[in-house]
Amino acid sequence: MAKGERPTLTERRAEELRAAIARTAMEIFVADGDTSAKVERIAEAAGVSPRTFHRHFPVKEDVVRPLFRATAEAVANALRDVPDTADPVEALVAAWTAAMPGGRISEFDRRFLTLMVTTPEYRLRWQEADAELCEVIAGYLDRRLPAGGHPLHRTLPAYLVVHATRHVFEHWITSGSDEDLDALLRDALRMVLAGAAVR
Amino acid sequence: MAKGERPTLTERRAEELRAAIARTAMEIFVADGDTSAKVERIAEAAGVSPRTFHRHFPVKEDVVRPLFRATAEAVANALRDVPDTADPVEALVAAWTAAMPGGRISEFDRRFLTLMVTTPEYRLRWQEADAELCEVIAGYLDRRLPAGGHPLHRTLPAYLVVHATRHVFEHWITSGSDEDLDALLRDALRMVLAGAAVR
DNA sequence: GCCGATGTGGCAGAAACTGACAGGTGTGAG
DNA sequence: CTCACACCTGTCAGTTTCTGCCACATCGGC
Repeated sequence: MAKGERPTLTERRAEELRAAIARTAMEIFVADGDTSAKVERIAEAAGVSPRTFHRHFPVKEDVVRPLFRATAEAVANALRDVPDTADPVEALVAAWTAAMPGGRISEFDRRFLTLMVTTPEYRLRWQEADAELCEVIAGYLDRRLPAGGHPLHRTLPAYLVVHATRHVFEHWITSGSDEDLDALLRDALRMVLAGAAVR
Repeated sequence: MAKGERPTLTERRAEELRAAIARTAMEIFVADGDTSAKVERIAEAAGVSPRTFHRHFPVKEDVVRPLFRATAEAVANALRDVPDTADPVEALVAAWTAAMPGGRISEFDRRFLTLMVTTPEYRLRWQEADAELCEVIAGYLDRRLPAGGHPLHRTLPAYLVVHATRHVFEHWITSGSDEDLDALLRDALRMVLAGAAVR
């Protein structure tokens, strides 16, 4: 196959396996209505041995990482294509909605995300994916912030943007998801970016 | 003993035991330079059986909760005594410094907190204590925010204040702690509260 | 077709937890 | 003061999560 690609063939295969196991776990979690399924069951449903499961996911809860990483990458990609002239708030909201298939969240996803929000160990994995997003957003905001100053002036706004988004999203998920998510996000992001000197 | 107190005698005793075990764990972690000590060792050092350890801390990492809960309560208490006329930024910074013994962080604490920041499972426990702080700060900000509006207008500023504080603090800890923490906090809080319509 | 590299499975075992039972301690009623 | 009761603790056995090790299969390059 192609030679110049960054990820090796083997690496990509491992990545696909991890994604498949993650999807299997997600389906089991949603079907059960909780996240208490044992490793043995998830591994068997995914067609691998428990030993292989733990080779790819040292800690059981790591199994959901590929899912969150995928959406974080989708947001990052959407943000990369935004022209510099766009309003930052609109750009960030658009990047978020672009990351959802069809611009909206399915009932299946809603159930899954509810489980993730209410289970601390899994919520942590979501936050870790958010942390990677922080760097991307920091890169985006760089073009719109006054240069120089303390390093925190660069990282803090990105950190706050990500956490404001997370807070709004968790509110939306746990409160029944019958509000206008985009409007809530716009509102929250405006608040954050008003405090930072984003132009 | 006194009768009208809220916590039962037994409950307070259990609380003290938990605090003692937590302190023991902290000392072991700092002495080792990592958090890999086994439950058996921590329990033995604290003079209890592993079974009792798990009775008070269902998950091993929960052992640090009493420590973070204590400082969160200290901040909450400091914030309760602040007059309504005080500048919110100064009040919050003062509450934070009041929570540290002597207004500054000891070398021992710095080493411990570094371990907590760099180990996701323990960092999560710290965040959980922060989450309780969110409610207290939301109560404080209530007096200074325009009434009414969406529930998020009440919870989001508090959430952002807590997370901005956490971001600054983690930067300060991991970057060597040789900067002026109060000044960094002031700067970050001003940014957050400027975005929210805090008066 | 062969060979080295790498991923996988099975097995044994360590470590983190849990349920059940027995023993000790203190508290309050009589 | 004594007894009964509630509660906490320790012991023990068992489950679940996770790891080291080795043998085997598979894949990619020669």
